[in-house]
Amino acid sequence: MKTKASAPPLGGKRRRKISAPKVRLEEVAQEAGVSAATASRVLNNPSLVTKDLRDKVLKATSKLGYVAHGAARALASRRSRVLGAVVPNLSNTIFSDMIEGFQQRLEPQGYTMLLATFNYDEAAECRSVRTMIERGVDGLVLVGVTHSKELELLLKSSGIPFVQTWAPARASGHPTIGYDNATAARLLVDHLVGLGHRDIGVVAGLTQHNDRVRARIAGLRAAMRRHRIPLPADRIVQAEYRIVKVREAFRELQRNGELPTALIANNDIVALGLLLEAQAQGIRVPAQLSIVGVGDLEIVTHMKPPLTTLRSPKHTIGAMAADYLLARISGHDFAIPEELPLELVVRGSTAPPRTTRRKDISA
Amino acid sequence: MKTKASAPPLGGKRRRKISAPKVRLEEVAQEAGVSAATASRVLNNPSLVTKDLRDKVLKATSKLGYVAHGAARALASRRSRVLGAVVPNLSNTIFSDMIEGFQQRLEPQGYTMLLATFNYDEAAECRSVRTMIERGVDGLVLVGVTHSKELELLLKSSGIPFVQTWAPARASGHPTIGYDNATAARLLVDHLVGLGHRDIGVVAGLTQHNDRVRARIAGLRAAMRRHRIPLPADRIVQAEYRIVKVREAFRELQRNGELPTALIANNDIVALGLLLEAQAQGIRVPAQLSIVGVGDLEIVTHMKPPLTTLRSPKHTIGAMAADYLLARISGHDFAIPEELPLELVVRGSTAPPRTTRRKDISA
DNA sequence: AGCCTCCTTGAAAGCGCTTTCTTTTTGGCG
DNA sequence: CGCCAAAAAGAAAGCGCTTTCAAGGAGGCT
Repeated sequence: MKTKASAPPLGGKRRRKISAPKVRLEEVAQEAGVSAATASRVLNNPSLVTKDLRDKVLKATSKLGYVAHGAARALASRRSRVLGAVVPNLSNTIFSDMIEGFQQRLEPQGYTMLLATFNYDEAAECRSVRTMIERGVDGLVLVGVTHSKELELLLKSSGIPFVQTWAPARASGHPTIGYDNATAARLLVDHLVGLGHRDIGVVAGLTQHNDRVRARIAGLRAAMRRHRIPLPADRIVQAEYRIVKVREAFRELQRNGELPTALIANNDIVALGLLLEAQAQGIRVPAQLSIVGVGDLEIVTHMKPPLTTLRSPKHTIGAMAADYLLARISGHDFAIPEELPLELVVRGSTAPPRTTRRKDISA
Repeated sequence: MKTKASAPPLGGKRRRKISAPKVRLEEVAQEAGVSAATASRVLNNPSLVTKDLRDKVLKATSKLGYVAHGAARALASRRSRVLGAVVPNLSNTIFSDMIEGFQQRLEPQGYTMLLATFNYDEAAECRSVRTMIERGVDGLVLVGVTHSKELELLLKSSGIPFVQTWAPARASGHPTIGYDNATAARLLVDHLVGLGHRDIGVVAGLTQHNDRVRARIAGLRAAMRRHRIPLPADRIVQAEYRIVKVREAFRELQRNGELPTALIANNDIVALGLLLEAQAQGIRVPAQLSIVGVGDLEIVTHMKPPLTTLRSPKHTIGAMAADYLLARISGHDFAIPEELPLELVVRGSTAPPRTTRRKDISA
């Protein structure tokens, strides 16, 4: 179990200060023949310094390979140039895509991202936010609009700018970026009902600690009501976002009575699971069963049949959250759209229900 | 270009200094009736303080809702309690899983993760690392063992502890955590050859800027050579990790001559694409074509047929990288295993080749 | 010309902590 | 009991930068 014993003679423990001689701003200033104040200005607010000195400082900077000391800088300037993101996980592509969008906006501005995942554990989420605040993030992006009391307190008392995501602006008194799950639900239901479906089932995610799933179910209920179609409780089942679990949910639905003619999945992974289970049972999609998902994962376009799905602005949500935060920090205004656009992509997994052998099939 | 004009009345633009009154350590100390030094010790090295005072300080801390100021702390102590991770992207689950593993080890230690993605753009990678160093990360995890000259210089001159991933320890003079792509290749080839395949094709990732893919191809070559089976250049095609691209690659392979009896995919997404394209063309898997992937994504177990794949320690690589860095920072020893274990999971996508109508079919 | 204002630059005061370095306490023993 | 070492607490010196604040210069006006 030894490692890098590299040490010379005796029982040398561990030492690590051999690191290259750090260059401080003052040395750069000296090299350039100016004061530290001027050097600092060149780095942070170049317009305050004449081109002449500016060039000298810049040259000295690169000559000495100067790398600013973030902590000192943050301490003195009261901003860290770091933004935090706290999401449930990264396995679900809605979050990893969003995070990529977020990060991509940060990089060109010289900002960096602190990231934490909390696996839908409120306490962990709170701890993460707390740590980020300690680290002095200049802003924070969170998922959802409902948080634990403790977290809200933390946020309020720290006064740190933050933005919520995955809900429409109106869903919260605080800036929020996302789409409306009621809209999503309406799009899906209208499509299915338009096709002639009257018996629709829902395979949702776990509602616990997840306001998006709850909002979606509520939206689905409302949309169905508008069409005067019942959505009995036994037509709604919950499933973790794992194929095995989804397949179980499918069977649960079957146990609850005859299978609906159409199934609305909480997202494409769920939809995929449903499709796979249906096919395993020899149920033909869409002939006997229509399936819709949300997310438009690349793979669903390649399934047989390709899945009808709702394309959601995953990447945009992250990018816009970054833009908002960056604007807010620098004191600019930023208008958050009431809700981000959603696009229904109709493909092969939806069709009129099999029992529909009447005129409306012509529609 | 005005700022903080602090005046409330008119055209209220944006103002943000309403934030709660920040509590400093000194105030906590005062509240507890001790010196700031003692308060600091309670927070960082409690054993140096008598239980009596310790309790007082702790009580004051929570009473005042004290939150440490990370930058000040980092400046004074020369450690930030932040670790950086720089990966190509998060869409590929090997990286998002790894990052989750990394982060999960950090959290309980009070460490936080700075994350950046660079989309296989060396310059961007270098910039990210640089920013992280500026931010004062205590350690860094990188992907792969080959880096641009500039990045290597940066790493060396900053003297910051870092660990590489996705390659066996021996692949670099620097600590590296991962498995050996040669081993992976051998496992895959042995399985296929054992089944009787002699004509094997490879659908690799883009080799450009990706030493893992290159190592895998080299490993595949070596493994085939050991079995004295040729692997001509036209049996190897590259594809981006997107189903459409993979399907194109499949067709490219067909254009290069008759399809091999078995295909080795660089990962499960690629394998999935191959399976999908084969099925679209009516080619039966595994009867006419065997397919193997790497990664063991959840979905591949649910395909028809379920894919044979190589399970790779995605999560472990991240977790171990964190453990290593944490150990290194605190001066402990940490033995990095020469290579992490790989497990071949044989499922339904591999079978003896169709042409094998001889005794060896009994094997 | 003289005075005043605006623009540059430098000097120096911290930012909020940690960590020597001291001083004070405690306690073990002769 | 008293002495000395060790433990505990405090004082104060920074950590490396940014940012007032003040000073010096260059113009602009009367």
